[in-house]
Amino acid sequence: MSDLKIYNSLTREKETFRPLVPGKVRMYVCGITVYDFCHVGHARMIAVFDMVVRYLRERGYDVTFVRNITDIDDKIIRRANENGETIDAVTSRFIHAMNEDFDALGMLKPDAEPRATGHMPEMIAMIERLIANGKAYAADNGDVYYDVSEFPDYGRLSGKKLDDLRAGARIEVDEAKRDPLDFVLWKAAKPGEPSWDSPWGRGRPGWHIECSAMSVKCLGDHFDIHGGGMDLKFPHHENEIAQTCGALESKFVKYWMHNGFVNIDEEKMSKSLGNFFTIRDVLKHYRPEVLRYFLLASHYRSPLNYTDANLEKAKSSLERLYLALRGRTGSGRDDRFSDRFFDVMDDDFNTPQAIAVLFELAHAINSTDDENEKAELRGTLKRLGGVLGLLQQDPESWLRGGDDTDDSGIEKRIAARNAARKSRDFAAADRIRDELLAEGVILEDGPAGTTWRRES
RNA sequence: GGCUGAGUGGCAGAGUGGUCAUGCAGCGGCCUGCAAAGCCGUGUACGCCGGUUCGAUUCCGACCUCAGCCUCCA
Repeated sequence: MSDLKIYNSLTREKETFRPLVPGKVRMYVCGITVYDFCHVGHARMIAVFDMVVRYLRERGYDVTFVRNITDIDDKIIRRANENGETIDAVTSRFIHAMNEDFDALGMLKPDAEPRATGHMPEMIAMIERLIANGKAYAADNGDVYYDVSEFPDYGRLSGKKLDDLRAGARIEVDEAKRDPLDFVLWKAAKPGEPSWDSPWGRGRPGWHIECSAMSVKCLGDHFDIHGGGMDLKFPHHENEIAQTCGALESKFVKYWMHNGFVNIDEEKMSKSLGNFFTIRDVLKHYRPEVLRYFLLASHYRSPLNYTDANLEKAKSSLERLYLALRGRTGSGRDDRFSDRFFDVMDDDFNTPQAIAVLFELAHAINSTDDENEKAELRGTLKRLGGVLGLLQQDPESWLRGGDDTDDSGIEKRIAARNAARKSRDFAAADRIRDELLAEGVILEDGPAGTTWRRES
């Protein structure tokens, strides 16, 4: 087996993956701020790292997968105020919705799912250490800031220089910072906002310190992979590095991974732009596996344009794979395709090429007359698809649309049509077929009889 | 303005210094009572201009265009 190579955002190179502890992978992914329904952009991030975890496990690694929930934040507070709800009501409602959406998409559960509000002592302790190390200071207004000038590596991950950043920095009024680039670790409480006791008075944590504190708590101060969306690279991940390395003098993260965005009309999908589709909206029109296929059919670092036409194509493509999967399925020991699949996945998780291997398998299945070979190849197709979280449903039921409605009526009419065909009354036979087609049922006359499926 | 990254056939989307991505759609054929599915065949694709090279879509340089980040954001 070849080496697994991962593109490391920190070095901007593909590197041979060497976990810190052989055989074990500790991985942290920045999760969701729970103030609204998740959109397709979130789904991509979740799907990408779900795929990474599945693949690492398939490759034999013992993976500890942590994904946090940000449940205290300006936007949550604002949403609660808008709705006249408590913070807790907002967050628990959207955590519930998030779990429904991710479950529908078949996403793996993280091994730990820490919440910000559950880790105040850890965050406060980390801020205290930063102050003790001379990397942070309490300002007159009660906020605590990180002093970026005290961290020589600041900007390394995002490829930015402090001076360049200062040139583009916005000047804000009421600035208690020593340097405009200093970022907040602890925010002094404002009236009506939730707050926690701290050595600097009541307040709440800045966003960045959450992930530093929780990742270290769950995985230790030096772990293998840290993932998230491209937009988190700066400032969020840059700040995480500054905080964790500044507080603990640790190396923190070995491999940084960032997924590309979902765009709409070539523009980033985001809540602030208002051009987003929620996962639940999409699932009203497309089955979850179609969305997962769509998300994995591009490389995880490339941009992905969300359009109905592209979802339709995903649906047709997936249908071809399921059509090939109909019939007896063997153990799937075929190595020809398997080796290629793993080779391309080893190259920084090249899922588009991995999916191309799945289509080559489908073609091989359709091209052979040997039933045993077909069955073996189907087994391989299903097994490799499973590594991507695809093709695990029963092909017949997938092709029939999954919902078990009036199927007996369909079978009856197929029998009537076949009787008509036998007596060579093709007009009657075609009439029945047209009727069924009008209902979205497609018939196929094969050597083993007539099968049917629904237009997906 | 600074920093990332990207421009591939009708569409989507990989990849490569010199025969092949792959899928969807199209066209021709086979199969079929006719279809469907499938199979076979079919497309002078690599932003623009230079350079290196026997040969560049692939390497180098300039240019153009686009996106992201620089403010909360997956």
